[in-house]
Amino acid sequence: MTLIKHNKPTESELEILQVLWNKESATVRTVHEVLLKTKDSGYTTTLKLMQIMFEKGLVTRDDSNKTHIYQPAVSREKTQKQFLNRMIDTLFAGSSTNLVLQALGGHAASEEELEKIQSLINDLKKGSK
Amino acid sequence: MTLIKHNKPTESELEILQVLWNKESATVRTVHEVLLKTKDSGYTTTLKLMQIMFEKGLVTRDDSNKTHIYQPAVSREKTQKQFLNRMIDTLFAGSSTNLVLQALGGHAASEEELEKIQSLINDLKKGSK
DNA sequence: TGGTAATTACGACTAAAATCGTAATTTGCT
DNA sequence: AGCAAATTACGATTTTAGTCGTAATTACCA
Repeated sequence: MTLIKHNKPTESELEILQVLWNKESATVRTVHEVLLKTKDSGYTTTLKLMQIMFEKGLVTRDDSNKTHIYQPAVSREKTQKQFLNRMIDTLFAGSSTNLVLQALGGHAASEEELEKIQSLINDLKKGSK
Repeated sequence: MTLIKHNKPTESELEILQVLWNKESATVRTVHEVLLKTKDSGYTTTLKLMQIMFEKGLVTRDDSNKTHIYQPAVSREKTQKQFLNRMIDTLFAGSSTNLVLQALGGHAASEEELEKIQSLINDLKKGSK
């Protein structure tokens, strides 16, 4: 039985992971540049956060060169699921359907996207027979 | 133009709100009793949290009697939307559809619930024409 | 009326997250 | 070799969330 460290990323860590997921891998400088578009904090802040994330095992890094190159160590999907579960629990009384309804209702989705969802639902219905 | 205080409830505050939403209104003691089922912290901790929530405007209270009676001051729906937005932003690259797909995929929903979602989708499609 | 039990008020403490300044290190260039 | 620019390392500080102990207040009832 494997010991799984229960590492829920913080808000700031999520922002950094988002960048890493999108770019596959990145330097501190690159990540920081992206973050600057939406918030303003110093370079060393981003650096420190990423160092902490490394210690926590949220990211890996190649430090064979001076400029370290970071990669996400947790998958986007797994992290999404983790947060969805928590959210469904504390905010939607345990009902994923409630969450879906609210998400669909509040945010207009394009026709095309609705089709996508519909087809998934059809698959699910078939599967449960 | 009204100044809206940007009050995102914390994790613990959400747990308390959850109880208040379910019961409409409640005393500190009642809330604390419910919380004890899933966590263990002292009575004064719950009290303090609810006092802070009152200062933040997350709850209202009737203090005409010794034992104060609290009520939620923010709606469940509004709060859900607030967290969904944040989550879609930081975790689903801005796509609510991604969130819905993930939620549907990860959590089995009953046939009945799927129907509910389907009918909402049909409404949405009609509306967008 | 006085004592006891429950509640609220208040302040202090701890832990975690986020921020940043400064020193040390590395690299590339002249 | 030695300087300049960029990067990492490290430690200090601030802020926020969560926790709780203790004192003050209130209400009830024997």
